[in-house]
Amino acid sequence: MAQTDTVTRILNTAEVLFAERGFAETSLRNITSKAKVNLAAVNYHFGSKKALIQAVFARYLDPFTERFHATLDELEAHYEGQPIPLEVLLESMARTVLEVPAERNSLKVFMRLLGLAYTQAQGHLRGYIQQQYGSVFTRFAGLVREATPELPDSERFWRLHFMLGTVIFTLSGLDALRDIAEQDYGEHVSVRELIRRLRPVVVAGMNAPLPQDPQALAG
Amino acid sequence: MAQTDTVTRILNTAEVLFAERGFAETSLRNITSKAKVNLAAVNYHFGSKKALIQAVFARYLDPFTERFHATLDELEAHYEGQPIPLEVLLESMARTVLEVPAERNSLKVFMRLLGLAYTQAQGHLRGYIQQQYGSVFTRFAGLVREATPELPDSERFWRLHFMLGTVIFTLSGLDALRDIAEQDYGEHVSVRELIRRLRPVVVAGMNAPLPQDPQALAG
DNA sequence: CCTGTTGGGAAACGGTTGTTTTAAACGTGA
DNA sequence: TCACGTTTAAAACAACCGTTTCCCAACAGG
Repeated sequence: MAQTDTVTRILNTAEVLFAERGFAETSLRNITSKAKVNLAAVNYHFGSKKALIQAVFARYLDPFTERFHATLDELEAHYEGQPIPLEVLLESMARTVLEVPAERNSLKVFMRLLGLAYTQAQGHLRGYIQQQYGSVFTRFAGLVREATPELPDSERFWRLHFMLGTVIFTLSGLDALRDIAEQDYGEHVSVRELIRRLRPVVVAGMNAPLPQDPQALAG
Repeated sequence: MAQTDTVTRILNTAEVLFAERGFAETSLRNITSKAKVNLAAVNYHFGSKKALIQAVFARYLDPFTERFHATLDELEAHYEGQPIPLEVLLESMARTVLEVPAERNSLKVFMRLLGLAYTQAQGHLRGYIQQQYGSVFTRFAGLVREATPELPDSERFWRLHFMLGTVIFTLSGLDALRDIAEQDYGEHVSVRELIRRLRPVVVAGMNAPLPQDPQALAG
C-alpha cells in the first residue's frame, strides 16, 4: 500500500500541475510538496523529471490505445471488410477519448496534456509519443482512408490533422475560451456540450470540397 | 544606430528562440549570447523578461491590427452596409495574416507565438493580448455575424474558435507535421500550399449543419 | 575642459532548478 | 530476527535563472 500510494500520489499531482502550468514551469518541489511526498521520491521511483512526464502520459495513453484497438477490432468484425463509415469512425474515437479519462480525472487534463505535448518544445515528448503510440493512429488513418476513397492521400492526411487541431486546441484551451464565452453570452458549456458542437463541424471539414487551383499557389 | 541595432537584434533573436522552445525554456542568456549583446541589455531596454515577451508580440500584432482594421474599412465601404460574404471575410483575414509577417520573418514564427500565447500558462500574456488587441477580433466577429445570420450567436462563437484552433494548431506545429508528411508522402508543403488546403475546410466547418439533439447531451 | 547622459561589458546578487547523497525509520516476507 | 525495499528527512551539489550593480567608453551641450 505504501509504494503505490506514493507513486500514484506523485502522478495525480503532477498531471494536474503540468496541465495547469506546463512542464518547465512546474518544479519537482511544487509536485512533491503538494503531493506531500519527499522530494527524492520522484527521482527514486521515476529516475528523472523527464521520465515522470512520460509516465504521466503513459497512464493516459496506454489504456486509451488498448481500448481504441479493441473498438476498432469490433468495428472491423462488424463491417466484415466493408469500409466503415466516416461518421462511425469519428464517433468511436470520440467515445473512446471520453471514456478513458473519465475513469480517473477530467478530460480537460488529458486534452491539455496532449496540447502541451504538441506545443511545448520538450523534444523528447513528441518522439516518445509518436514512437510509442503512432501505430494506433496509423491504423485509424488506414480505416479513414477506406471510408473516404475519393480523397487524395495527402489531402486526407492534412485534414485529419486539421481536425485533430480543432479538437485539441479547443479542449486544451478550454478554460480560457470558457471564460470568454461566459462573459459574452453568460452560458456555461460542458465538455460534452462542446463535443456535440464539434461533431458536425469536424464531419463537414472532412467532407469539404477539394481545394481549387492546385498549381497556381503551389510552391 | 547603436541603440536600435541592439534593440532589434534582441527582438529578432528572441522571437525565433521563443517560437522554437517556448518562453520559460528560453533564458535571457540564450537570447543575449546568440544576439551578441550584453546580458544586461534586455533589462536595460525592456525592463524585464515579461516586457520583452510582450514587445515581441507587439511587433507582430500592432501592424497586423492596423492593417486589418484598414482592410475591414475598405470592405465595409465597398459593401455599403450590406453583409460581407463569409468567404470574403475569411479571405481578407488570411491575406492580412500572410502579408504582415512576410515583411520581416516567416509566418511560422508568428503562428507559433500565437499558439504559445494560447497554450503556455504565462497568464499575463493572454490578458495582455486580449486587452490590447481584442477590439479587432470583436469587430471581425460582428461582421461574421452579419454574414451568417442563420447561426445562433453561441454557435458562431464556438465555430470561430474551432477554426482559429485549426489554423493556429496546424501552422504552429507545422514543423512536426511537415516532418511526418514528408516521410509518409515525400511531399514538401509550403505555408501557402497549406492555406490553400485549409480554406475549403474552414468554410465547410463554418457552414456545417447545426448540431442535433440540443438538450439530450447538454449539461 | 568639464559634466551629464546614454549604452555596453563584466561581475556579482539572491534565488531556484534537477539531482544526489546521507541517514534514519518503517513495514513485510523469508 | 534478519534482510530488503520503501519512505522520509535534511542537506548539499553544481548549474542556471532573472535581475542589479559598478565601471568604463562615447558623446552631448555648456
